[in-house]
Amino acid sequence: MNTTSTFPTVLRELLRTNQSFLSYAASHVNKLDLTLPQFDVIITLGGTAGMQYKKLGEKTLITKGTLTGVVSRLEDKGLVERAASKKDGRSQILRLTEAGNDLFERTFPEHLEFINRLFSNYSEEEIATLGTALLRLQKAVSVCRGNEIIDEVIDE
Amino acid sequence: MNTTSTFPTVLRELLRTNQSFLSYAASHVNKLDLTLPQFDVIITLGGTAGMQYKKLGEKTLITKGTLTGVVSRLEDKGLVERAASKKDGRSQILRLTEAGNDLFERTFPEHLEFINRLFSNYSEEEIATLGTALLRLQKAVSVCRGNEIIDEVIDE
DNA sequence: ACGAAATGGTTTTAATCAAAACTATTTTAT
DNA sequence: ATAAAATAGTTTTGATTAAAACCATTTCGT
Repeated sequence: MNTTSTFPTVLRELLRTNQSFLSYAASHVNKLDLTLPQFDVIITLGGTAGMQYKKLGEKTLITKGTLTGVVSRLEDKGLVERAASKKDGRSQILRLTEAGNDLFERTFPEHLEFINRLFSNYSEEEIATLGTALLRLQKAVSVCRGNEIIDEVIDE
Repeated sequence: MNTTSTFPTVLRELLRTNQSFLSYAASHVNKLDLTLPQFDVIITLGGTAGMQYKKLGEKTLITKGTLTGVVSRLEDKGLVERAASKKDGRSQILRLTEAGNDLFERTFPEHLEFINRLFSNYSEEEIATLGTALLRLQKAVSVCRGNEIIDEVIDE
């Protein structure tokens, strides 16, 4: 890797690809009068009897501070409801309302179809290559982050 | 591709990888008391005599509505300045101030080093594979978007 | 048994995102 | 020459991002 080159182009492509894909996915979800994070919550809760807030945060990649607001707006739309957990006074269970479940069952298959069109000309191997390459980079980030934290501790 | 599977896992990995990488990059840029979009503007302007606002938007992937605010905050920090274009009354030229240029020259090489650590164990081929896979998906999105726009026109 | 530490979720904060509407200017069509 | 269309950048809007601080509750250590 030539350390004097400009910003690594492959990372620029990662950002472009991410933005491009999100824009494509949003163009479908906007028709449901939902945002991508809102729809992500719905499809994560869909097909379940409910889920703890913490688990929902883990599955959707929405940080907990942000998730409170996303869930509130879905409550306002009558699509999601909260219930206190019986086991842990701090905890809450989230689940789709009847309207939320109807929307999920009606729209999720077509959304899946919409997303899967992207791969209509891909072989299984090509999809696997992309996935593997992405996981590889995630791992590289984890390794570098771990090293950075150690560097900070040593500097104290 | 099994159309009844859950959200395509490879796309979930794209989102995770993007988020993970941005978080890693931000951890370095935050030390400069800048945000990633602000730093992106600085490194895009760095090494140039100035750039038109429109061009800056194209190179940084920040939409023009958002770019106004990002640039304003950099002006407030004394790192960027604007000048009216002599050729086009609508247009503006943006450039780094002396302080902005100093910051760029001081920090860009170390940021590049910080980012390039991610690839310290990659071969050229592995980097190329990732880049190619990402470009392939971008193209797939473009193709699907083009088809969607055509679908909308026909529906009118 | 009790205090300390950790955890689950909320609130606060500053910044960003992205699209639509707007204003001023330039370019295009007639 | 003039009106219509397009463009460059700003403003507005509602939502999200992400981190830090906070409060209430649970878990851990002594």
